[in-house]
Amino acid sequence: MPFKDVPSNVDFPAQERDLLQWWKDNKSFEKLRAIQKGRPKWSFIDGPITANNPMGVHHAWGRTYKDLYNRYWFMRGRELRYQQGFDCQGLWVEVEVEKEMGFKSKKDIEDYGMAAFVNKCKERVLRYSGVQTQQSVRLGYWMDWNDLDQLNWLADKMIENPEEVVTVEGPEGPVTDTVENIVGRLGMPELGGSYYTFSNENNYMIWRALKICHDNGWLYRGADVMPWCPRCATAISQHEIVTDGYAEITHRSVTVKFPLRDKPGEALLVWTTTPWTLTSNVAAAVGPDLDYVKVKMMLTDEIFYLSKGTTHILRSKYEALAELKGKDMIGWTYDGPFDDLPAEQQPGGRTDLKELVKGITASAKEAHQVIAWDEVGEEEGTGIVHIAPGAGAEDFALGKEYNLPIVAPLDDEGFFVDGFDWLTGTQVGDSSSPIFKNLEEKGLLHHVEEYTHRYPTCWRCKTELVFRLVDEWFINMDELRPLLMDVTRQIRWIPSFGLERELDWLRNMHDWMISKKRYWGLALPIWECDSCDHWTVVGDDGDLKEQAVAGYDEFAGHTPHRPWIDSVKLECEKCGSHMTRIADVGNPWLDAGIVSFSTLRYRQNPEYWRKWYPADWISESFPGQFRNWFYSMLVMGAIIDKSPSFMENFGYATLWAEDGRPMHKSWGNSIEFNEAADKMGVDVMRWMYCNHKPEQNLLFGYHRADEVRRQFLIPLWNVYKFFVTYAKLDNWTPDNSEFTDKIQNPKSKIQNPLDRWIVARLNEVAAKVTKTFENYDAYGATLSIQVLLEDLTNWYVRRSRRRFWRSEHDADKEAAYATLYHVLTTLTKILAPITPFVTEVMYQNLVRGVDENAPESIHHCSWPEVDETAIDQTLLDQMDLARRIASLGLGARGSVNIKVRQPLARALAHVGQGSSLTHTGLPDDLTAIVVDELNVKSLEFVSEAGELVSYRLLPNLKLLGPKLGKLIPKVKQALNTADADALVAKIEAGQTVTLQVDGQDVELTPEEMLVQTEPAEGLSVAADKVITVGIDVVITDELAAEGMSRELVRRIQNMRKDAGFDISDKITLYYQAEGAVHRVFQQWAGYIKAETLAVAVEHQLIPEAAFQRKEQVEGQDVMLGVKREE
RNA sequence: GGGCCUGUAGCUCAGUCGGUUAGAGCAUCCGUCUGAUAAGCGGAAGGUCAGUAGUUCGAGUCUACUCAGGCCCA
Repeated sequence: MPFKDVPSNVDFPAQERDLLQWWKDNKSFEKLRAIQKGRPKWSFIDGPITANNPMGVHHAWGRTYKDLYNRYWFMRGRELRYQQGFDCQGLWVEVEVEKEMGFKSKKDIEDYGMAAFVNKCKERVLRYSGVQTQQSVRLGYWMDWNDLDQLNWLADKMIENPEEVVTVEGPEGPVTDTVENIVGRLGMPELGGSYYTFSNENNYMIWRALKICHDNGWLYRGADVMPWCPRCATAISQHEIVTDGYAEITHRSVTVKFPLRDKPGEALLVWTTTPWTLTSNVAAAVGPDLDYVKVKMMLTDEIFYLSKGTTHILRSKYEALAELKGKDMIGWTYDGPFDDLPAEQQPGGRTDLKELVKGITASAKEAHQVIAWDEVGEEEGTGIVHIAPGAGAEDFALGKEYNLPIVAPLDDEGFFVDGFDWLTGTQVGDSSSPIFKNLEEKGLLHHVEEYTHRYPTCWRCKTELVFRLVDEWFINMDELRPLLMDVTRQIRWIPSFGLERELDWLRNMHDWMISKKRYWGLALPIWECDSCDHWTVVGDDGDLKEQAVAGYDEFAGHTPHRPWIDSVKLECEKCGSHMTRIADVGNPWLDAGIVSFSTLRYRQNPEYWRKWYPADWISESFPGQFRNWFYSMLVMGAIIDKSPSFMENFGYATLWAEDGRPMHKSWGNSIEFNEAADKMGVDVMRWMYCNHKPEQNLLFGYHRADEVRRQFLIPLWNVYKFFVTYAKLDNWTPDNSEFTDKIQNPKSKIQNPLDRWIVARLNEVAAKVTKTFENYDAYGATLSIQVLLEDLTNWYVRRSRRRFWRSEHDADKEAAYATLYHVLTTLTKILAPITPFVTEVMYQNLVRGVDENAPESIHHCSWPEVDETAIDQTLLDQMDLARRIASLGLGARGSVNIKVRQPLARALAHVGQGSSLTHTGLPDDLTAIVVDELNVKSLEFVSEAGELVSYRLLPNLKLLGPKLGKLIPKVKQALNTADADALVAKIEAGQTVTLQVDGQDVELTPEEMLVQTEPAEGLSVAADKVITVGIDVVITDELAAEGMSRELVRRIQNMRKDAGFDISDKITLYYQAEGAVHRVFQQWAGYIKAETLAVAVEHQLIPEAAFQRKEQVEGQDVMLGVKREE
């Protein structure tokens, strides 16, 4: 079977789309899974991708790595799981559904109905998991993907009638259940496909983990002042706020007077950016060692206290009366700005969390005093900080320390609660102006000014956060911390600084707040007693059924989500009353962290779990993930198994636009995945992702894509096309009598040095790529493959072209075909994990198309085995030398502007000492290549290069440095001034040299000196560090004639082409010219005829039937004609 | 304030164990080849290796500090 024609202009994206269809039709992926059954495992766990929006090009970066190493380890003979997953639960989905539905608050959700809302959330996840599935498939990510139509069908049904009983096809047969339950079982063995973190198993497995926490006493309910989003009406955890949650915002800040109770006419000056917190003031804090001043305002006679470094805020003339330390002020009492409000007058303060103020009898008003706080500084404000333990995180901690009452002013949607008189019912965002007005009326306002600062906002809806006292559920991290750090050290982090980053996070992390007062998410399995303060944790679905005393029937048949789960009641073991589930849902990183247990069937199939746990390798973009997914994976592994849940972690940086900025739709530098795939093609994208240091930010864009296409994809395609074009002409096919998909070295048949060289290079690179892939260094792989490709196109094929052109079949031509075929088929296999599409096209034509016994897809092949014996280091060095001489020679020609077509007499080369090439020399066959490349009659190596160049001597520092030390500079100078020719003569003779340095004799062996050469007059010379090449630039008449013959051949070849002749057509050649041109036609007739396939050369008037053209050669007019022989 | 990363040509990046003249690609300019041809090749120009100090015979490379950018944590 011959090869198929290769088009020269390929629409790569279209070709990729055709291949996707072909893979699908041929069930290529399913066949791959069958091939790998029973092999040793390589366990990869894919982190869940949030199924909430289409996938971006940054996701495609990570997915390229994942697919690459999956393919690589398959080729290396491993068994893989091929399950990826979707992150499904949490506020991010809720927010998008709210937007879609036009909801503004939690009340809108409750009016709509929680069950309907939760089903909408499920629908959205199913919908977008479909979109991302389609996109991932387009990227070439081979995974056990769900059927797209089925996902959309389930999404529709989820809204139409989730309780409808349906039957779907699973890998082990049909499965019948309600739509809701089918959705809840997605990713389970009986259904296959991607895992979904909303699955029943994922949720119940978290229950199990939380039960373990509870059994160990790590789970607790805590009160704290947390960042809170009044729109979402929920606390925002530390994980969520640190990166995504800050914005530059301008607020009106206020400086307020706190009149001192024992010092009439004197007041503290206090500054805040959050005026609403003044309503809940309890204390004022000063830095005990900070310097303060007592000042008298000249205009008003008012007396203020503030820190010495902040007096610039006073704005009018003042007189300093005294200086004092902060500690001198401690214990002073003052009148708060809102002591008239009932909340400030209640004993213990105003909070629903009564247990927090147990034993505190003072009201806020009674408690007002100056306290010490080391953190008080002078960078902003007045050096006196107002403390509201109900409205600030640090304030709360200080309040605890000083046993202060707590005034918590806001409800969950940010409205002032009862007890705030005229403010009650006001939204916090609308409270500044009335507060300023009130302060003004009371004479307490000093001044208001605009202040811009980084202020936390909600990472989903951008609403400004407030700090609110809440009770939430936490996992205590103190006991787990040492175990987590130990586990972290057992993991190989790539890049290695990942270890330090993770440890840094572990050292600094707070207790993990896992609760959220929302609707869509993990139902926290915590039930609390309706009458007493007892609470308990349910360990999974079995426990639930066993312990339920009421409401289970309402729940049965539903997934463990709100609202259905909320109807289940337990019995309190303390007092016998009913227990009700807390309303909170879980932190979504619990969902993501549990997957090394839930997806590996920890509960149902411990054998299976033990086989695949821990993951050999995981990978995500590292900004963020050290505190998110990596962290939650570590925590779950530590809680459940006290072990690392993954052994190697490969992290990569952030994707930015080509202009070096983050991608933003509004900046116009954003590129969507689908658009990129359509325009640049995913092989190009994948190469671009891999050809990059992963720990550095990747600049992604069309210019880079064009570069990749030009530098990599098109050259690869051109070599492939070149091979197929000639193989077809010659009817050449590979000998596949004993097909194996392993590397086949045709070296026994090979004599030609070019063939031996490219095979050596191929094996060298294959060895390197094997190693770099093992180390997850795709970048290193692309670097060496790129060089191999350049070697192949710019040297091997270029130098071998005439071997393929020859009309006769001989052993050398056969060797050329066998070699190039071997290189191409092996190279495609090495490349297949990176660029799975173009390599499949090449494989189908080159291998599968001519051999039915070959694996059906390149992605079913084994990884090429390297033949170390083929890596002939001497030959590699020699070819390196030959290429450098050729390159320098071309440079030398170029510097005197003599075109390569003009033959010259000779090239002279000298190789300096001290290089690995010094003793290499060139065998005749390589010399012949250089001679041809340079178009010279001979290449001579000169050892006595004195006439070609002058010498310069340098000390060999590597040897002499340790021996001579500080003497080196003087030795250098001595060598410089010595008679170089004489010293070189001694060195060449292998004799030691004695130098007078600093009044003493220094003996130097030949090895201890380096001889360098500098170009001399008379020749065109080019040199690099070790090689000097001189070209004899004299053009004799004879050489000029030969040059002209080549010029004529070139013109005639162009005419053949323009006339539309076939490469193999024979012609009659006509010319009209006299003088030099005529003489050349006569003298070089044989050469010209051979090159142009002319059967005759006629010096005559050109017949009309011939294709003819007037040319200018060396200033002379020439009429040329070519006529095809029939 | 602490931790981690980065800083090399106009741009994007290499640079091995510290070694003599710091390399690629893109862009620019000059030249050139051509039956892989909407491609290819050669050359030139372009550098205070962020800065300062140190270690060393010798520093882009090692150390300390400073500056700038990024990420993370207070």
